[in-house]
Amino acid sequence: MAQYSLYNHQFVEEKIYNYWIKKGYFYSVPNEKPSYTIVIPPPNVTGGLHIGHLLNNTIQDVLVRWSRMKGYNVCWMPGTDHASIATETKVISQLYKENKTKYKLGRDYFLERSWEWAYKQEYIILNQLQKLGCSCDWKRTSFTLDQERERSVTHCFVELYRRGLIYRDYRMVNWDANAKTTISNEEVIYQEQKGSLYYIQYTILGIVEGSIVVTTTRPETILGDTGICIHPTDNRYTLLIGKQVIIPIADRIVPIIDDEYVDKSFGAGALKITPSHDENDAILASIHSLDFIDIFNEDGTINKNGVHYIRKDRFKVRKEIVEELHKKGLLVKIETYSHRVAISERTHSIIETRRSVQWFLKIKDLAKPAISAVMIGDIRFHPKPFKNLYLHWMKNIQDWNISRQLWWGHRIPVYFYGTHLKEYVVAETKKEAIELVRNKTVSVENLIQDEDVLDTWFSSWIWPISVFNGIRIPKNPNIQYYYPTKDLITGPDILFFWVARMIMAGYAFLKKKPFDNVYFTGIVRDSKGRKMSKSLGNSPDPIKLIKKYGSDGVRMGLLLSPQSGNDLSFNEELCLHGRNFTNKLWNAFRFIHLLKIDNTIETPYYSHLAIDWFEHLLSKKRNYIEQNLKSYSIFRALNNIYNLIWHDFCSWFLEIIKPITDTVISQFVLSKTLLFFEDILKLLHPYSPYITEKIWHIIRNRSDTESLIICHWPLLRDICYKQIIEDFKSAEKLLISIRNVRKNHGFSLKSYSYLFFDKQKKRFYAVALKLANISHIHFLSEKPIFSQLSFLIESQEYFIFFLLQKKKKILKKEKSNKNILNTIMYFYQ
RNA sequence: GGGCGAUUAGUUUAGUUGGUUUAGAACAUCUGCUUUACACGCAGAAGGUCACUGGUUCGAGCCCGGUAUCGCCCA
Repeated sequence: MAQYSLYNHQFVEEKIYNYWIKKGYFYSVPNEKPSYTIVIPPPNVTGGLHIGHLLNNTIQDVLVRWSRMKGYNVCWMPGTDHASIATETKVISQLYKENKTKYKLGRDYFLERSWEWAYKQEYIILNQLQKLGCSCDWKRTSFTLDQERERSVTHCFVELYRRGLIYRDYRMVNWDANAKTTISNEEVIYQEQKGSLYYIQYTILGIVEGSIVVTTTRPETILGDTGICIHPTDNRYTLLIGKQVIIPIADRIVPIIDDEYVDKSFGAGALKITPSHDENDAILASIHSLDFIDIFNEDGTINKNGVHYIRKDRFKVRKEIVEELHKKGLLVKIETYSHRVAISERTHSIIETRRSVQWFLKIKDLAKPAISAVMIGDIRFHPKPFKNLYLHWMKNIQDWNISRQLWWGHRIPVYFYGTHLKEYVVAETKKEAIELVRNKTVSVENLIQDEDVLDTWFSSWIWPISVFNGIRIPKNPNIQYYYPTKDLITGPDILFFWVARMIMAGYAFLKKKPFDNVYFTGIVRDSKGRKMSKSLGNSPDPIKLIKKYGSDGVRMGLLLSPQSGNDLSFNEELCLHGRNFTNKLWNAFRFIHLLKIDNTIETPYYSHLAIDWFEHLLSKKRNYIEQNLKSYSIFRALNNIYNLIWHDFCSWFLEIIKPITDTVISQFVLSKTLLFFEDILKLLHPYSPYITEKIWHIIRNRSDTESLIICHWPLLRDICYKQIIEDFKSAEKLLISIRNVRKNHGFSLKSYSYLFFDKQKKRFYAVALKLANISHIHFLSEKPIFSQLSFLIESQEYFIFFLLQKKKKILKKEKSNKNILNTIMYFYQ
């Protein structure tokens, strides 16, 4: 027997999962039932899943399984994301180890390598999701770069272009010199770094020995300076307005202008203007009509405008220019200065602000319906505070730079027939492009597709639509049945990248919201409070965890922490608790399974009471749990289930009905117990699917149509009388007090036969007596006159006698054993 | 610099519009138990000036003002 007392998930989980798959419980086709749809936030194919994904997907599976049991036609759409820049970075570094570069290999072979990578990672990710127990409709698996999605993205671009929302323009962009691409504002992270503040002297033309000192953190950018700016009310400099200065090294003559933008108190109070490499400088330059001079190549080296620094790296140039300025006596002083440096989230290289030609999406009009949908509560955020954050961002939204200078991704469907900025056509295929060009009397041979690809988010923003092929065929039966989806479960860190944009896409293409609710999970942190990340290496391997604790254990562990919407601080011990819980349930099952019916046995009174009590408690807790799940209190619902099972069912109910000497029990008690247990399995199933399904099939023979996964969620019942539950609590209190007296005075539970007094009889006393092993109870009208062990519950005094196996210390306290026996005999009469 | 959110036992936290709450859990801790489902367990215990500070109120963890610390987002 002992070897069965430990539940072994390894014998169960894989078989159960295969059973579910074989029976097709996960698959969905449109029918007359109401739909419940979730699209997965597609994990990046950059690598395997981390704990954050486990949390996110467990929550999705809980909602999905719950909804399936509630009778919805459930469809959970799985898939993965090609993650343009992140994957390209991975493949490049893989090639680097082989001493290759993408430029050497060429576009086609590079893409082949990328696909190889993506397929491999996709396989790993989907396998991990399956191990976790996710009940996705695997027949509908998509990839953001597969053929269908590719066509949708292209169609989407062309459509928006035709609506006049896509344009090409010069813009200040964040340039990642390592990846040689622009990245969005959202992909830039800022780090506080110690740097230097340089004071550089510029010679003024027309004034003998006249000069002005300018402050900068980036002396190398003087090569691109096209002006000097001072504050109009700065008395030190007002006479210089309109004069000209010579830029050191570059030897260019530029004007001194004035603008209130300048902070008089910062540094020397004079600002050099490098319009091509600073957002604010660019604004000043356009107001004051200054030139734009770009000084960088794509890879962060200095370009042809850099005099004798051409082709040198930007950081090396900084050092050398400082030296040169020093030699020329133009470097006045250097101060240490700490400032925030922009860094690429993907490659960690320092971002260069650059002016370049990019594709943009006009977003203000697209944002309007997306703002009002959230404002009026048509789309709800959980927890609520994210609503304000969203609205604030959406109201200040900027046009979206959607082009990326990468190869891995959706190639921009733009075909150039000339070198001029406007000489292009936009078409879904080259064939269509050729048609369009024919009308322009230019040569078809010179038609060249844009080398760049689209931002990854430009494919994922239509994900809830494109997975149902609703971009190209908006009236197809799938999109009409499954869209809008019900819930989106995601992390708050991609609220702007993804959630906001999906909402805009929903209204832009289908004039409908993409989902009703957005549930933001907490960010998973380690015990030191650091975000789980691959670069820190602090995220455990999901497969190892599942192997060790079981999928049920890991799922429980992730959701057992009593948090709700805040960050989750994870440590492996949580999974241990999860595993212990599954073991507890397993043993409750073993115990029930052990019981045998004996029709000659009468149901004891205490068992009647226990059944009565548990019936009401179950009904009450079931309603709580339903409420919790409805309000997305996923963690709290589990907490209620956990306590219902461990505390109420195992520690109280089973202990009460447990036969005293044997394993035989009345039919009534066993059948009631089984019914309760089945309800418990149902309530737990969304959280802990494997073990519940396993037990479900052992306790009764079930057909394929009776599996737990598709069985009906316990119905709301209206039989919750508070008084019964309250009364039971007082019996609990009584029992705890008796147990304390026993413990404090050294009477083990085995020492049977005791007496116990009370003023009046109360419901559930029989329960307390059974569990405390009290053999007799007497009711007094007055306090006994003798000295005895006693305790107090809510001003009610209780007296207790222990007859046999008294320990020595008690004997010393009492006058004599005989005395007590006499006293007890008195009450027996 | 602007905005948002926090701060409750050792830890993670609940506390639903101010009143059945002596602030509730879970884990960790301590004590006692091998009691026939479970030591991955059972039974008990201890642990909180609800960050600090003023105010509103008959009554404040909850409402208001200030202080401190932390986190996130945006410049």
